[in-house]
Amino acid sequence: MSAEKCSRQTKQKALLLEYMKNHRDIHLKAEDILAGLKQQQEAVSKATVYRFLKVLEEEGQIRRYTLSDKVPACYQYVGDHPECKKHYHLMCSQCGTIIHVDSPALRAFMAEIMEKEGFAIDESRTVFYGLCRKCRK
Amino acid sequence: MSAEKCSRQTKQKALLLEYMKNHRDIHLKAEDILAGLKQQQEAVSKATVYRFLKVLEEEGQIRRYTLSDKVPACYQYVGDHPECKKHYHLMCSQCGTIIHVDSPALRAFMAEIMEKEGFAIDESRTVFYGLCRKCRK
DNA sequence: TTATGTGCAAAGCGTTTGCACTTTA
DNA sequence: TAAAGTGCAAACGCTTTGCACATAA
Repeated sequence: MSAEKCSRQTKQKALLLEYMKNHRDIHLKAEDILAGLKQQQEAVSKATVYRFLKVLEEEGQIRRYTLSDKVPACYQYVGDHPECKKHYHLMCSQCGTIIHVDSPALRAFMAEIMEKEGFAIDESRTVFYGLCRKCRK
Repeated sequence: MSAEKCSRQTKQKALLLEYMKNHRDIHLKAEDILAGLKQQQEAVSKATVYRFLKVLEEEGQIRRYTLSDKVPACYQYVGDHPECKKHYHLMCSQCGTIIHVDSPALRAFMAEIMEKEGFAIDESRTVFYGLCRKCRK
């Protein structure tokens, strides 16, 4: 089920996408999504959730965050917030808080990398991991 | 085997530490270390490698990088001067190539973020995703 | 001697996949 | 009806762990 072949409308896809949109303010683990759908009597199987999540990620409708390899990935709907893609994200490895940032220094770095390495950074996918003020104390 | 209880000298620990020091210029996956030691007729078991690597990481002698949860972590010896080895990673979303970078602009951004947001960026975990020169064509 | 370290194999755990069944178009 | 999607359970791959044996101090 690659993105371009994901052409048929199904109940499961609609339910999952709606669930993601309804929770766009938080990051959800696959487990949370499974449980959430089940709780509203609209269970979707684990395999389908992972498969469609992957498609949505490839399409850019949701973003997948990896806090660490010790912990499950989490997902967030960003489809209707294109402006989010113009910012970088700081994510606290400990509490999961997400902070949106941008700065001239970062733009300069992007330009520098493009010139030196020919590498085009995708800011919609890049996340700075670290510890937020609260968790550093 | 926590750091403070790792008190006895063993052949295995010496071999592993020496191996890490001898390859301090590259990122090694656990698998590489296992294979490397085995090849020089000094095999150390997988369990021991993972256990001692964890101790060394806690002690700050080596750094553990988790570039993605899809791919094994990699390790690098940084000795007593971990600051000297800091760098960021560019990873091509398409071919997986990893490029190491650092720049004053990025350092400036880090300092700015620390001041403004109180956020301490962990560069060993931060990866810039995008497309490398080759894949952009 | 005895607490600590090692090796082996099995277990963990999030995620993916094979396959038969169901559904969309 | 036939191509695409789903659900289930089993497989995956990296890493960790239980346990019996080995070894440093």
